[in-house]
Amino acid sequence: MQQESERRSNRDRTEATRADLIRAARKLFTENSYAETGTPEIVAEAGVTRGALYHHFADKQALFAAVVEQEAAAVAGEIDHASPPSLSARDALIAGSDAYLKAMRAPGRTRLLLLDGPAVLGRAAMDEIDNRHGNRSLREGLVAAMRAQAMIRLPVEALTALLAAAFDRAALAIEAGASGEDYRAVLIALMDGLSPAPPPSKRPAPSR
Amino acid sequence: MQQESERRSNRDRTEATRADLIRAARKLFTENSYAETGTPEIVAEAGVTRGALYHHFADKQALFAAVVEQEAAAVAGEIDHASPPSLSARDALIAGSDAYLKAMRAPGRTRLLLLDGPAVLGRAAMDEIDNRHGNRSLREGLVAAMRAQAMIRLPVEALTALLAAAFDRAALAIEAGASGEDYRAVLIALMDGLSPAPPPSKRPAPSR
DNA sequence: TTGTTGCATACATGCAGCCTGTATGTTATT
DNA sequence: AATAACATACAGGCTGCATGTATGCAACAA
Repeated sequence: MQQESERRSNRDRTEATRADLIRAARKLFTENSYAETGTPEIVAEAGVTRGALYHHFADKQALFAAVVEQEAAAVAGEIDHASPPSLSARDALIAGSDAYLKAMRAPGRTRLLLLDGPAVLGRAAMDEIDNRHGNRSLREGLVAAMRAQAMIRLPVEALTALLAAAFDRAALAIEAGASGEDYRAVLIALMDGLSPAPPPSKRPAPSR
Repeated sequence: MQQESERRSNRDRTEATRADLIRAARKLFTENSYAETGTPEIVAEAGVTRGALYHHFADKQALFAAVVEQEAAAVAGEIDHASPPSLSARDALIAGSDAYLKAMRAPGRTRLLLLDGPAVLGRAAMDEIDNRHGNRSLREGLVAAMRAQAMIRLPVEALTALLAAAFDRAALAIEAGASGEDYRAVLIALMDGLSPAPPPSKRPAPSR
C-alpha cells in the first residue's frame, strides 16, 4: 500500500519546506547569532537536510535575508495595526513609536534586525527592506505632520532615516536594560522639537 | 657572530608584533569585512604566523576588538581636535558633528565601527568603547548646552545615545551616496529643536 | 665582569574538528 | 519520460589548540 496522506503537490512541498526552514532559522538566529548558527543546526531543527536548504536558497545569507524580510514585515504590521489614521499627526507618530518599541521587545528581534541584519546584508540592503516595511509608515507620518503644519519642512528621506536610527538605538538600549521611560521621553522631545516655532521668536531654520 | 640589529628586548618584540597585527587587521577589516577576512590573510599581511596571532590575542574577535578600540580613539581624537572649548555650546556641537562626519569618511571606518563592530562585539561592548571615546565629547557638549540654558533638560544618557545613533546613521548614509547637506541640516534641526522654545504659556526664554 | 644555568616569553608548525558550498545520486511529482 | 525536490558525499578553507623551538632574561657563580 502506498502512504495516502503523503501525496502533496510540488508547490505545497516547496512552500512547506521553505516555511519550515525559515521558521527554524528564525528560531536559531534569534536565540543565537547569525555567525554562531550553522546550517547543520538549522536543517536539523527544520527536519530536512542541507540538500533541501541549498535547493531553495542560494546560500546561508539568502536564507537569512528571507528571515529578516519576514520579521521586518511582522514589525511593520504591528505598527500599522497600532496607529490608525484617525489620530492627529503627533499622536500617530507617538503611537507608532510605542508600537515599534513594543514590537522590538520580541526576543532576539533587535539582534536579528539591528545588529546582524546590517552587518550581514549591508546597510543598503537593510535600507531597502526597511523602506518597504517599517520606515514606510514613519515617513508617511512625517510627511503628514509636515503637511498639517505640525512639523517644519526638512528633507524627508534624511529625517526618516535619522529618526529611524534613533528608534533603533532606543530599542537596543531598552533591551539592554535602560529606562524605557527616559528613551521614550527623549524620542518624543526630538520629534516635538521639530514643530514650527511660534511667531514671536523667529528661529533660524536651515534655509536653502 | 650574532647580528646586532636583530637583538630586541621582549617588550619591543611584543609591541612591534602587536602593532603589525593590528595594522594588518585594520587594513583588511576595512578593505573587506570581518567575516570575509581570515586569520591566514591577516598574518600574511603582517609578516608573521598564526602562532604569533594566537599568542598575543585570545582569538580573532579579540584582535578585532583591539582594532575597533584604536579606530574609535582615532575618531575621538579628530573630534576633540576640531571643537575647542572656546566655542559656544551650539557651535561646539555643530563643529563636533562636522568633525565626526568628516572622520567617518575614512574608507571602511563605517563598516568597522558601525556595522561589524556592533554585530561582532555586541552593542553593549560597543557602547562601552564609545562611551570612553566618541560619545564622551558629545555627552559633555550636551551637558554644557543644558547648563548654559541652551537646551532643555533631558536624560543625558538617553539623549547622548540617540543623537549618537543619528550621527552614525548619517555617516552611513553619506558614505552610501546620500546628500551630506540634507543629513547635516536634519541633524542640526534635531539639536536646535531641543533649545528651550518659548511656548505661549511657559517659562521666559533666555535671550541670546 | 663575565659566564653559566634555569625558566619564561615569543613565536612556528602541525593537527583536529567544523562549516560552507557544490556535485552527484535518488525519489517523488507532472 | 522529464523535471522538480530532495538526500548524500565530497572538497576546500578556516579556527583554535597543542606541541615544538628559539630567544630573552634574571640570578647566581667564578
